[in-house]
Amino acid sequence: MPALSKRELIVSNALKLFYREGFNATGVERIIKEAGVSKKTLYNHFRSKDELVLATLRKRDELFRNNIIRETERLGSTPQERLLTLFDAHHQWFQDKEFSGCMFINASAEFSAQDDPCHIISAEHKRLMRDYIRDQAELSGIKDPVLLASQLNLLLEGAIVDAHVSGNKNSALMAKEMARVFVERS
Amino acid sequence: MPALSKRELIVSNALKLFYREGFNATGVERIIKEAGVSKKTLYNHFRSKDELVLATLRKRDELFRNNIIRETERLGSTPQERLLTLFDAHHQWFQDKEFSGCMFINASAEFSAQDDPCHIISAEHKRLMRDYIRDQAELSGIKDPVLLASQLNLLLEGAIVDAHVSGNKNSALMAKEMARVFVERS
DNA sequence: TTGAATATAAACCGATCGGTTTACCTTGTC
DNA sequence: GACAAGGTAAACCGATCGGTTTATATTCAA
Repeated sequence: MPALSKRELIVSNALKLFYREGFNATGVERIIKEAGVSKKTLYNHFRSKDELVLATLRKRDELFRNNIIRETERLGSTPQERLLTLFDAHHQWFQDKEFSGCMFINASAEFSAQDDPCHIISAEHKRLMRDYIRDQAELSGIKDPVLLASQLNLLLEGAIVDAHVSGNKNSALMAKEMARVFVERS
Repeated sequence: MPALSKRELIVSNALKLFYREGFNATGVERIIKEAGVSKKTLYNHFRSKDELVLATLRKRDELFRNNIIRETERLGSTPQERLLTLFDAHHQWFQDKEFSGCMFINASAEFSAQDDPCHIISAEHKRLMRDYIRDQAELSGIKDPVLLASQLNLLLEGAIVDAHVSGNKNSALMAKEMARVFVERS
């Protein structure tokens, strides 16, 4: 009945806080206060904070990929164009005043073990992003779509890190020009 | 008099734990236990945990740049070669079983605010790495050393993230081949 | 209208957090 | 032999951690 179910209310507030403040630095008390929900309700929906973190990362993956792909395809109408407008979409993201880097890179920093469920979800997100690039490369008739996808993905990762750590808000534009070199020779 | 002063003992153990487990996830109790010193001693040398974190990051910057530059220059004897052997040195780093990504990217994830002292030190570290590349590019007689340094740096960042998040331990080799394109056209 | 489901606020749990204090014990120097 | 510096272990501090319990209120369907 409610516009947002209690569960969605919890996840959306956890998303905001985990992204802004980090996972270990954000307590459940803070989340329920922000969401306007009782602790009992949180633990009715999630067995533990760990499980909430996982649900939050899954939600972020869904929202982020939807947004970035929508914007990429709005800016570029053909698969070839989209290989480059993907960088423009990232550029827009970097201009957001709430930008705090890639949530999955951040999660991998806090949950460093390769077999940590949070780390696994992060690797999965990166794989799905690479898959999108590969699909567009394939549609473009490029010889080795998997290679190009790996190359463009690496450029995107570099741009994200440069934008967040060094505050270089134009990193995506430089990465785009670098990407052009590899797209054109493919 | 001791081989390692108490201060060095604390910092070196904090370094290991912060890198492996994260900053917020590592308590001071754990650090003093591992270092075999009393809590009083830690707080004689550092005003707070925050200050210890900063000292640890400064130490990491010193150790990391020394190591990576030494290895880069061992593998390449000319500035031109070193623009590429820098990637080989990173490749070796990624093979280390203790590899947990870049400590400064990790720090920026946990201390996300651009004006956080830990974030500032991380940005400074990245600037110093870029400066090293620029110097080698300059010595190579390359037209725009600052541009090339930004490009190669972005490739390195991407390789680091790909190696850590996705577990792609060969990312530095692909980044090296990408770097070659930009070095050769410079 | 009754009962089950779901919500709430708040007390409570043991553990850990960063940090301080106390009291004692080495150590090297004058 | 005295003394200050710097070390130790451990008790202690208030706050917060993730998580449970209790007692009460609201909602909704049979």
